[in-house]
Amino acid sequence: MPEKMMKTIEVDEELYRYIASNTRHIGESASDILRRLLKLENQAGAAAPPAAPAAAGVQGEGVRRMLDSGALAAQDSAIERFMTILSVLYRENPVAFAQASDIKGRKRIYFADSEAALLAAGNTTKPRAIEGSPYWVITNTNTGRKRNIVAQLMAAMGYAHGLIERVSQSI
Amino acid sequence: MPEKMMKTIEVDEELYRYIASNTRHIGESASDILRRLLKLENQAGAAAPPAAPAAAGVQGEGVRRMLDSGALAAQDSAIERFMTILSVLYRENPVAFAQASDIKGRKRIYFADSEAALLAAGNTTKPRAIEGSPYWVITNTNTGRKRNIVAQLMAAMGYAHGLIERVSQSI
DNA sequence: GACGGGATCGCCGGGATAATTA
DNA sequence: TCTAATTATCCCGGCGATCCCG
Repeated sequence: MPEKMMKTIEVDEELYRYIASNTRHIGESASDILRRLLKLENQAGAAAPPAAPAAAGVQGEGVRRMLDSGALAAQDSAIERFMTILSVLYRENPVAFAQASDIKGRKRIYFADSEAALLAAGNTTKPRAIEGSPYWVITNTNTGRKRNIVAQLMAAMGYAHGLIERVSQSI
Repeated sequence: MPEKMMKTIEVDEELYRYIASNTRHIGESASDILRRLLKLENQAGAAAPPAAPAAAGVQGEGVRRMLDSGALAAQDSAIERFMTILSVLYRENPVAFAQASDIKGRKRIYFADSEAALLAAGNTTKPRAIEGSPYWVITNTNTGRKRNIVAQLMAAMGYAHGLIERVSQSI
């Protein structure tokens, strides 16, 4: 099999050992291991040019179910819909969520693992805990910004544009 | 400072770009980024990863890496790209940078080792500190001038024309 | 810190363009 | 005066959080 184009990076010894210790099977490359640990879609072989539809299909299952179930429409405030969406997003992919949640505004940070952290980064941010997760979000925003935050988050988590659009518009 | 013991691993191009795109601050090493993404405790001394002092002849290595890593494309404003470039240029060759940094306009001076000096030489120059260096730059300029400043600086530092062109166009 | 939701409006950063100077 | 280079005002879009309303 022709080699994929590889790049060289340097990692410290401890990290190197950590990666090595996560080998699943003999011959697994550092790249493969990292992809698994980072939850990046294992873009199979060098072959398939079109983006992974399978991955996109899986990632989004829970979100689509939420949309279709009418659960969102049942909520009667933007905040509730916002919180529900975040909760579903977290549960669908905690690792991606964790990595994506460092989005922030000019002064405020939008997500944190404690109420205090959000309170400290702005005035009257009205933090709320995201159900079923260790995270908190800022809540003192207009609806436009709530849509925006969800859109940013989903984009960083790797969701398809169409789905992002549907979800943020449903707030 | 003695270098930490480093190991080299190979990652595929996409993963490489993914890692680069998760840079939090300029100069963050691949190791640091991976540790953060993998949620490994950051061991002490992660703060300042000094770039390898470019020996004569290799001038441009760090700059090329910046270009190829996609780190610039990840920034979303001309100012950020401008600041990143300056930071990399400084680290690649502090001495040459120091000598080259006396370029100036008709009234304003473009670089200085203090905010006050820049403020004193013009109105509303909006100085910013260049990360990882003792220098400050003027920031209240249009994009054309930012390109210009970088081009002048790089020329004075002795970079090849082709590279200067690539870098300034990438702002 | 205790009413909650969130629209409205004030502020700020980015940087194009108008103004100025050589 | 006309042009080219440089300055820095000022507009625009985005963000914050006060404050009004149900």
